[in-house]
This record gives sequence, structure tokens and C-alpha cells, in this order.
Amino acid sequence: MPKVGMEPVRRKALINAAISVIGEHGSLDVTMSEIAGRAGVSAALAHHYFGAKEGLLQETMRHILRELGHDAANALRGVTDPRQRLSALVAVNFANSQFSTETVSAWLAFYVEAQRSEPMRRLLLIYARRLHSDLMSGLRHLLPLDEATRTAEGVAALIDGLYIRCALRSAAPDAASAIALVEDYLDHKLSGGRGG
Amino acid sequence: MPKVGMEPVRRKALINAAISVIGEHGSLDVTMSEIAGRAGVSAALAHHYFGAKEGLLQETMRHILRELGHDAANALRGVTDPRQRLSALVAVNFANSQFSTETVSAWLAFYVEAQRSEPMRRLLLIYARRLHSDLMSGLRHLLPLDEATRTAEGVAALIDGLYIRCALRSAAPDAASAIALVEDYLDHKLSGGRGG
Amino acid sequence: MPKVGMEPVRRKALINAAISVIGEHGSLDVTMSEIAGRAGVSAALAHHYFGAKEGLLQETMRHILRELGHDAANALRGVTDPRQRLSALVAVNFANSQFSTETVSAWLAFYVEAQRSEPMRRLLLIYARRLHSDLMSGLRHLLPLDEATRTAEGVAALIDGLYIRCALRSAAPDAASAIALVEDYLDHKLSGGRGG
Amino acid sequence: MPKVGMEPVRRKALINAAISVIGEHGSLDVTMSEIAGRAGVSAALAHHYFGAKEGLLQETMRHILRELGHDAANALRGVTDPRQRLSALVAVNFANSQFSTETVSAWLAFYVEAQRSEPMRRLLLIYARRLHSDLMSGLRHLLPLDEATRTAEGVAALIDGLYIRCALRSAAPDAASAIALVEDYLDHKLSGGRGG
DNA sequence: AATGAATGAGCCTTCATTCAT
DNA sequence: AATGAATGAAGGCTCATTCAT
Repeated sequence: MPKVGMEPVRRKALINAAISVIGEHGSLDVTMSEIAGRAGVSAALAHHYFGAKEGLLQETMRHILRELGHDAANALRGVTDPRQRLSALVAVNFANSQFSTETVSAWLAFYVEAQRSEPMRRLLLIYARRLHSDLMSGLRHLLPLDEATRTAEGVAALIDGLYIRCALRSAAPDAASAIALVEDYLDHKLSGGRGG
Repeated sequence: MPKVGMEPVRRKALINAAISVIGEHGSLDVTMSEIAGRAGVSAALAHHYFGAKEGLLQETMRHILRELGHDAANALRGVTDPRQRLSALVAVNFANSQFSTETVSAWLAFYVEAQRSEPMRRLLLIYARRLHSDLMSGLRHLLPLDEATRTAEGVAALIDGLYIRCALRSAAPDAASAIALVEDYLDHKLSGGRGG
Repeated sequence: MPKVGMEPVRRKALINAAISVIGEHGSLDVTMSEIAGRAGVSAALAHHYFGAKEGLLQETMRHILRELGHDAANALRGVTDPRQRLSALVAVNFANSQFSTETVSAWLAFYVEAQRSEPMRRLLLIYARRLHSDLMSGLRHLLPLDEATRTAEGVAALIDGLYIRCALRSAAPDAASAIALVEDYLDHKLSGGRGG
Repeated sequence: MPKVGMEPVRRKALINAAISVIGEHGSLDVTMSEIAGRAGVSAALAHHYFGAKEGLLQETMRHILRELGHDAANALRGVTDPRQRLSALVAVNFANSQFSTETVSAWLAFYVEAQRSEPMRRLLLIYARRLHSDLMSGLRHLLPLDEATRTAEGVAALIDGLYIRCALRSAAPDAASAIALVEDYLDHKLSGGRGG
């Protein structure tokens, strides 16, 4: 029973279904039929709204990144203390909504796809740049510029690394210890502790 | 004209071809035909030797990990100073043979596959455990046990994170700065620098 | 805001759109959506008015033939001299409106369809019979009956052949030389030139 | 039960099947499955040998034209009298093997396709040029050059026109009267009969 | 009068896999 | 030892068509 104005509803449903299916499979090697079925519509409709599988996947990635962006913006809103901004960012990245087995799986799958698909790569680069600039918004007030840059890179790599390793475990990801690890890294860098 | 004793030759050729093709594609979504063609044999022969695609891919992963294992063992051989063992390990992981765009791509692809394939996951876990124990062989003499464990996890995550981020860049991976980042992390942790 | 009395307007628009789209594509392998889009309406409306794709295509063919019929009738109106009637008919068939790349393409496409669709075949037969009788209206006064019949067949074949060959050229069809060729044929036949 | 050396056998079988199926359908709108089925093989095999549907269709067209070319060459072999060469050519074009309902249907279908597919157009142009030059090989000794050229065009158009009209009839094509018509045209042109 | 929503059916194409040689 | 031959299964995509609004 067709109703008008269904487009946004279907698009959202299909994107959510895509995240879900991709998360379960742990890869983008999923069928349009399965995604559409999960969303309760026909595969043809998915093509109708997204043109092709690639379109749906890109929109899905875009959605995930947009969500993460919003979460980060919310977490930073009103937080002026540089150190607290850093903690807020770390916390957001390991919040339950992002650091679930499913999302992490989807995340990884998109990383792989980015190596083949230019649009995907561009999406991921945008995310990476925003994370970097968000981190710098705190670090630049706490460290000399070049040191701040290096630290931002370290934190970003640490986060990604913890994500990727989480995907290996069968157990649910442990956000708390992941956060502790990154915070510990930050503490060391900010305490001026002299290393090598 | 078939020759006897070709089996090991063909197996190696096919595995190398697989690494090459997977690295170029940036994913395991490659065809048996392409791999076989790269190895200069028919797809049927690949099946003959590996039973199925999955078998070839697993053998390929096993091969990559074994190589990495050998490299690490060689690097550690005769190095007794704990701090130097750590540096040797870090250096090995970012050696040219491992930290090329192609290998990193293949690596990532296998990570993704590990989420679906139990045998793949097992292979990656073995690698992760060995890296951990290698790191601990140095860290346990420099830090209290629990702190050493956390540091090992941090280093491992950092390495994986740097790998994954390298896959995003179009430029060739910069081993030197990657090593510097990890060394810096180690220095901080080992200097007893008080963080939070 | 739907208006009353739109039916004939829509039908005409859709038929014109069909001719245009078919002509561009050079075949009947066009989609209802494209035709409807060209006409500025939805595909559903095209179905509403024509029942199915086949209906629209038949109506389109009918329209083309009717136009050609009217053109011929107009051209013959008031022309009583048999020879001049023949020239008028030839001229009409290669008039700009009929002998354009687009129309010729559509024409050919319908010819092909006629081999599968009985209604299409019937439409084309009606056209063929009218052309024959029109030709005979001139020829019967200039030649013995059986010779007139053969000549009519020759002229008709010549016209169709020139159409079909025009479709192969990339250049715009050359009406003048096509007309000259047919006229030359008629001249020879009518001059009593002894052949075999 | 696979045997070696089947490729040429299968290719021929598939091309013959394509002609047959296209002839029956009267258009190129046939499925690979149907063609393959008619040839007694799977659709996958057709793709294996021809790459894609387009490849099979082009090879099929090429085959038809090559056959026609051979027939013409054979018919002309040893015939030196210009007028007899013309008759031989006309006869070949309406020989049973070419002027059957099926072949004519396929022929027409390819004509239509030529308007969309550049390779197809090229194939048809080659055929058209050869027919022209064959005709000229006779006509140039019987008529002034420009008149010979026009006559060649007329004959070619007449042949194509008779083909296309044959496709409309339900009855089997009447080669005899088609030949008579073209011969009559030639006789008139060659007798120097003054027309207009 | 008109359309967006929705789908089923069907086609092309790919690919891992098997088999006889 | 090695391969060409062959296929089944599956997926992406298109499109005519229907339906409720």
C-alpha cells in the first residue's frame, strides 16, 4: 500500500539495514537483496533510491561518519578546557554507539573499500582530517605545534589500532580499557615526561 | 610437459601471486583466475593444490605471518638488552618488506576476512599473541607486569593503527616517522613519566 | 492540479515523445520512462492512457503512417496527370519530414517489430497497400496492367531500399539524389525502353 | 564430458544458434540463454567464448557477411562477361541460403542494431562497399562512370528494398520475381533506353 | 488527472568449482 | 602434472506494470 513521502523513510531504513548487514558479515561483500530484505523492501527499491549498490554503500558510510561527527560536536560543545576537550573526544570515539562489534566491523570493511574506491577514500579522509583538527583544538594549547601534531597522529593511530584489534576479539569490545590506554598516552605526552 | 616435483614450486608461485594480486586490489575480492594467471598456471591447478579458494587464501595469510615471524626472530637473535629488543621489534614491523602499500593492503584485507572466517581469525590471533609475547620479552624487564602488559597493548595498537592509516594515504608509507612515533611512545612509558 | 480534457493533449505528447526517443535510439528498445519523461509526464500516466507499452508503440506507428497518408493525399490532390501523380508520390516519400535520420530510424525499427507483432505487421501492410494503390493510380494509365504492377513493386522496393541505406550513412540523407534515382527508374520504365 | 579442441565447434554452434534464434524472433532482442540452449550449451559457455552478448552478435553478423562474401566470390569466379557478372551477383543475393525468411529477419535486425552500435555499422558498411565494388566490376564496362555509379546504387537499394519487403510477407520470399525485378532494372539501364 | 511507491520477473554477467583428458 | 571445457549458482541491475493516493 504505497504512501507518498516514503522516500526519506526508506532511505533511512535501507541505510540502517546496510549497517546491520555489513556489521554482521564483517565485510561489504553483502547482497542488495539481503540489505533490502532486512529493510523490509525489495531489492529493486534499493536500486530505485540509490541507483546502485555503490551508491547505497557510500551513503551508508557517509551516514556513519556524519553521526560520528555530530557526536563529536556535541561532546565538545561548551567544553573549553583543552585537556577536557581531548578526553571528550576520546570518550566519544569509544562510546557504545560507535564501539560496538557491528560498527567496528562495518568500519573496517569501509577502510578496505577505501583502497579501491576513490569516493570512499575521500569520505574517510574527511573523517580523518576532522578528527585531527578536533584533536589539535585541544593539543595546540598544551604543546608546541610540531609536538602537538605528532601527538594528534599518535592518538589517531591508537584509536584506529584499538578499533582494528577489537574486531579480532570474540568478546565484546572493552571501551573502558581502550579509553584508559589513550588517556594514559595523552597524560604521558602532556606531562612533559622526557622520553628518548 | 609435466614435471615431477613441481608441487612446492607451484604452491609458492601461487601464494606469491595471491599476495601480489590481493595487494593490488586492496581486498580479498580477487578471482582465482587472476591469481592463477599471475602465477602462470591455470585456475584448475590452483584448485588442485589448495582444494579451494579459501585454502589458498589461508595459506597465503599463513605465509605472510610466517615471514613476519622469521623476520622478528632474526631481528631479536642475539639482542639481549630489553630496550634494544623493543626497538628491534618496532623496526621489523615497519621494515620495507612489511610496510609497503601492497602488503599493508593485503594485511587489512585479511583483517576483514578474519571477522568471517574462523581459520583466518585464528591465524591473526597467533600473530597477535606472538607480537605480544615478543614485546613482553623486553617490557617485563623494564616495567611492572601490569604496566608492561598495558604498554604492550598500546604498542601493538599503535602499530596496527599506523598500518591502517597508511592504507588511506596515496603517498608511500613513511616508515621513519612511524617508527619515531612508536619509539617516542615507548620512551615516555619507560621514562617513568607520570601521566594522569 | 489535474485538468479535464487533458487526454488528447497527453496522448499526442506521448506519441511525439515516442517518435523522438525511438528515432534517437534507432530502435524500439526504449523505456516507457524515457518516453514519458520526454513528454513531461510520469510513466504511470503513459500506461494509463495506452494500457501498455505495446499500445503506445502501435499508436505511434499508426500516427506516423497516418501522417504519411495525409501527406500523400495532399500531394495528390488536384493532380490528374498520371506521370505527375507519380512524381508527387515520390517527392512526398522523400520530403524532409519523412526522410530525416530520426524518422528513418524509427521506420526501420518498426519494420523489425512487425516481424514479431501481428498488429504492427498489419499496420505496415496497410501502408504498403496504400502506397501500391497510389502508385497504380498513375501507372495504370501509362503501362499495361502487369507491367504497371511490377513497376509499382519496383518503385516501392526502391523507396524502402533507399530508406534503409540512408540509415547506414552518418551523413544526413540526400533526398535529391534519392528522388532522382526513383524518377530515373520511372523514366526508363515509362519510356518503353526495351530491357530483357 | 569435456574434450579438448571444442572451441571452434562451440563457436560455430553458438553462431548458428544465434542466427536461428534471431531469425525466429525477428530481432536481436534475444537472450543469451536461448541462444546457448539452442546450441546445447550453457549461457556461461557462450560468455566464455564470446566475452559478452555483444561479442557473440558481432561475430554472428560477421559470419553472415563472410558467407555472403564467399558466395559472391564463388559466383563471380571465372565469369568475365560484364553483364553476366551482374546477373551472377543478383542471383547470389537472392539465393535460397540468403533469401530465406530467417536470414532476412536476422538481416533486418542487424540493420537496426547498426544504428546504435558502431562496430555493427562498420560491418554493414564493409558489406555495402563490397557489393558496390562488385557491381561496379561489371557496370564500369557497360556504362559511363557516373551512370555506372548511380546504377550500382539503384541496384543495391533495390536489393535491400526487396529484402525488407520480403520480411513483411507471411509467405515465403519469392526469389524468382525478385531477381526478375532487378534484372529488368538492369536491362533498362543498360539498353540505353532514354528516360526523362 | 496524475504520480510516487513498489515489485516481480528476467537478463547479463561473473566465478568458483568439477571433470575428462 | 596440468589444463581446457563446462556449468550452476548467484548477484546486480533494469523495466514494465500495478496500486493507493
